[in-house]
Amino acid sequence: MNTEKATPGRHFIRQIIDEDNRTGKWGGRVVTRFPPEPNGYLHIGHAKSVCLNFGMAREYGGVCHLRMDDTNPVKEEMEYIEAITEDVRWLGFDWGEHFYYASDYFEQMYEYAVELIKQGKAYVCALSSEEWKEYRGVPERPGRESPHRNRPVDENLDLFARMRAGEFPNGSLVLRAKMDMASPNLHMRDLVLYRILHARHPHTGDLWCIYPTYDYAHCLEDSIEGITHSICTLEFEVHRPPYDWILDQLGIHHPQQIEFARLNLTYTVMSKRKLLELVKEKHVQGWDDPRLPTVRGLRRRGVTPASIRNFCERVGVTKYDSLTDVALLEHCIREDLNKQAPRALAVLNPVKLVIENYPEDAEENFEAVNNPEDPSAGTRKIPFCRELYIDRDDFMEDPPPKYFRLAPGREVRLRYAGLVTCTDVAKDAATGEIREIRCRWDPDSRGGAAPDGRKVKGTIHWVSARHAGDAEVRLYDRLFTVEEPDAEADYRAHLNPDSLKTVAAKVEPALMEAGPGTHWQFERVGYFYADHVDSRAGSPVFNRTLPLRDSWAKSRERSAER
RNA sequence: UGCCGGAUGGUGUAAUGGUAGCACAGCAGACUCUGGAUCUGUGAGUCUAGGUUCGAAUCCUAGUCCGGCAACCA
Repeated sequence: MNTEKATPGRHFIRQIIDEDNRTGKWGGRVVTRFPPEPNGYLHIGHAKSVCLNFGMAREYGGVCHLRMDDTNPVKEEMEYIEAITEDVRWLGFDWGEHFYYASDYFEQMYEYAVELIKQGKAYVCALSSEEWKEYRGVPERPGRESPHRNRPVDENLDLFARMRAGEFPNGSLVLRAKMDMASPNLHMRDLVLYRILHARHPHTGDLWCIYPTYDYAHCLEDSIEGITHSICTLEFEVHRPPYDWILDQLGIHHPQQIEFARLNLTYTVMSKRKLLELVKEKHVQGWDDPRLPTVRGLRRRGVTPASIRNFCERVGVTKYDSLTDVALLEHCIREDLNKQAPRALAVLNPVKLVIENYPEDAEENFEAVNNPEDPSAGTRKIPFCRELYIDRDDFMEDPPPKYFRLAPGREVRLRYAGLVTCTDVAKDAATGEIREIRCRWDPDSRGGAAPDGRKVKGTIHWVSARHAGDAEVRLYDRLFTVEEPDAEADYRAHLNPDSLKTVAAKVEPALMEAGPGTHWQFERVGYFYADHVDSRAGSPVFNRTLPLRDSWAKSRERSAER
């Protein structure tokens, strides 16, 4: 367990900050921001960015702002603003009083635009978007100047004011920066600063009918907030020149934009479009479906914030567009849950086991350890009687070599209870299905110890038929059957048909009281989460977070391949 | 075909001119009242070709391959 707090890698962003601090570039200040557009739910890729931005601020004694980048009212909604805020907080980060809306700066941005016009650096253009496509041209050759490029300043000022006043319909005019029509970077070819959008904004309401574009707005948001390190993903690299250009023209505080590679994970998709399709087309049950890589999905799956943070630290930060094996995430989840989750006994696929030499009317309690990784978690009593349930997988009539569990004539340990030997098995005459397994137990092994020190390889879990509760258990598996669904012609053709199986389980009494939102390890089975949406007192619903590592199953798979 | 970025074991990352290291995954073993956890061991890598240098993953040159960019999205 030496993974925790291993020396954090000096990734390139840390190196930049170190260098800035050394030269005194920002006077030792570190101000970052996480600027989501409130048009969708956060996923684990966003979580990487959240961890990076808040993480750097925390590490260097700075601050990180949470800012809604709400410059496009037709796509953004209040619902998302609340969800994002909640998710960032759930991930374990605190922005203090630094919660902002880009839209709060609209007036200031407008004034800066007027200034650019006065400087002769911006003009009102009447070209339609189709016409502009023509003028802008292709990367290989310079574009042509807009016929409105040299409109007099006064006229620009007048038109821009009237755009704001609502005199023109959507799309009729835009405000453009006068940059460089010959630039090989298309984003430097007189990009649009403002467009007309007669739309109600979730935060500013009907105050505006012109809205700034990303390129214009983002650098100003960063500048106004005094951001020092503006961290974003690789695809914004080509937007850095306009970012720098605008701030240079205005001569205002100029943060440094730094790009890093976004997170990609195997066996899932991460794009907003695909996530939306999965939800809309009902391939999953909602944005918080435990099979989704959304923050809410992971939460409902039973993934802890700590394991997500640890994972984000361990994937590192580079400019290389990589595909991270989901096994690393799973490792981080198990590592955390192994330490935290109390153990319990639950039988997912029950079959009855009768102990012939245990009296019908008797019962007793055995003491079980709550968490072998954490002695302070204490112990609990689990009831035992003549009739139990065990898992069907733990019995085989004709077992293969190295099968340590129950079989005719074989002895196994019932976890915490004692040793039993299988004497007989009753089957359904018609189907051949096993109805009941009969055993005799060794009273000297009461509690589980082998009385004479004899070796009993197998230990299986069980619940008392008389005392067991019924619980719905949802067995989740990866959503896709291929490592890289994004690389497929139609990612939907590779959905895993078995990504969810629901079973009726028999569980020990302690689990019937499991509070919604609690994490458990069902011994020998996996980690489970008492669903905070569907679980009710007395009728718990458990979502499987992950199965336990299973070297037996693995060796079976291997021999099956041969 | 223009510009920008990138390339280290299967995967992710470190080494910033001086022994290519770590983690995940894999394999083998030890231990175990969870076939869990833990512990030990182990295979596997610098895109290619030149050059500079006592010495190159690192610097230079040329090439190869991969990603991004042509919304009035962010």
